[in-house]
Amino acid sequence: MTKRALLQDDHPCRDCSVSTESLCCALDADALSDFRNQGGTICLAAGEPLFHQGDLADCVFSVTSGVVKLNAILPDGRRQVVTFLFPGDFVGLEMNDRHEFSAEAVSDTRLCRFLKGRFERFADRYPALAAARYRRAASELASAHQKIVMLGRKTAAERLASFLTDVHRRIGTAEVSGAKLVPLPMSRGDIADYLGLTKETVSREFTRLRTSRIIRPRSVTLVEILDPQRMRELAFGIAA
Amino acid sequence: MTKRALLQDDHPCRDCSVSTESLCCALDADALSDFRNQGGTICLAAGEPLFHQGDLADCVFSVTSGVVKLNAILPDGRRQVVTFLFPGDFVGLEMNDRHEFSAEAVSDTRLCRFLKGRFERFADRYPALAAARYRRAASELASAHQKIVMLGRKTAAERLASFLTDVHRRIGTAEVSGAKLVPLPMSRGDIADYLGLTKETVSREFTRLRTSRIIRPRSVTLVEILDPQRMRELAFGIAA
DNA sequence: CGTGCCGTTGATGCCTATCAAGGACCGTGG
DNA sequence: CCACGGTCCTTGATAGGCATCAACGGCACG
Repeated sequence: MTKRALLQDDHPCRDCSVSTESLCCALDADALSDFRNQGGTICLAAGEPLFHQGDLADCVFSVTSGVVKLNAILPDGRRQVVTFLFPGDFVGLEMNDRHEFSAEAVSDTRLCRFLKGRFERFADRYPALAAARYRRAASELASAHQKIVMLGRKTAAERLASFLTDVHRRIGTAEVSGAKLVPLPMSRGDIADYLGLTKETVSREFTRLRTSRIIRPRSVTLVEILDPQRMRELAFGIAA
Repeated sequence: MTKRALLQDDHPCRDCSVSTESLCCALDADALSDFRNQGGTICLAAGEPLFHQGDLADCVFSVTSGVVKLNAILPDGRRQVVTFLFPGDFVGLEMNDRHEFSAEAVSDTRLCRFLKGRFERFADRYPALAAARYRRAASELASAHQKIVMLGRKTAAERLASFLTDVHRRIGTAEVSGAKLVPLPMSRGDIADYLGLTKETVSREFTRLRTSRIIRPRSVTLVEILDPQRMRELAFGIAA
């Protein structure tokens, strides 16, 4: 029996499918009940914005289903997807008063909203929550560092391989049949802006991976990894 | 009278020039005294390594003077400088058991060492320390996100301008005369590996900034910013 | 069945890497 | 004090990877 089962029947966290991996798991049932009651649930259709660059950052969000992207836009329109956020990830952990980037739903998305001030008071009260928050920030920092290496020194092919490997780790499935499947809810343009490339280059590298028999696209939004070995070699930059 | 003055005469934190900006400032004199007594001071000459990729990460370090770089090396030798660490910065805040990257002194450097386990027990005991640690991680995450934008979407000239702006913010001086000076303790090669470029390209962009009258190099390791306005426009990607 | 968006493929060009050589600086040793 | 060697920086010539521009194809939707 999980601690969530101790919550009141109508408590929204009761059915949260990610709470075992999220910050919330740091709280016991009483605290969680108290913590969450003031929040709210947000549903976004694919493409809808969560907030914009410069908006007041007075809320923190937990992704419970779907995918969110964090966008940076340069004055002349160049776009960089700073990160994709998957179920269990938090949005808005930064300490700035205003958001540095805009956030937008990639696919239909549900989020849990927390008032930031309230969140911080809870972190002060429950050291376990503060500790979990720190672990998450440290983990995101480690991911960001890996991405810096990718953007600074990897080729287009290596970047795409790294991306597919990462997405597989986050939301991929290794079916009983053994097929490693990677869902790709985001568009080629989004992938390009995430990898620092153009959508044309991403498309070309997809076909290369396909003709090299490393992946097999089941559809535009779902690819199977045929050769995990070579995929890993590409992703880590082991010259072929 | 600062709280450091309350320390015993021989306490190593007493003369620490960065403690007002570092994590240590979250502790009162008694706690600081206790906290630090078990540590140690490390002195590295320029070029000396602090630790290597894969080493056991059982220590945390605070840079008190000098500059440290965090290096990623790909299997075929490609190098990426993930970040430069300046006085007040912490090294090793990540939560992995082993270091993802190697760390090396750029210039002669002094660091304060803390045993990681002990550091974490202190964070548990002193919420103010945990909070400061979180703020620092969040701030480094924000920097990493900015760097992702730089590496993903900015041109060579824009990257160098961003770099000079950042370094100026961290260790630059605006003299009474008004001259904005940026010390550059790291080599051109280090700058190149930080910006995802080659040393040749970095060198060329330096001369462009010089011939455009945006900077004036006083020496290889010290440049003056002549035109902060155009420097900012370049750094932020406002097309010229 | 048309329309529009997205993805793919092709032709060309630009930005930066690579290869190569010369110059500045610095410490060493004669 | 200066010659010397090494390292780092700068500059030049060429090449390559990815961007850009353009057209086509597939799929969803009205």
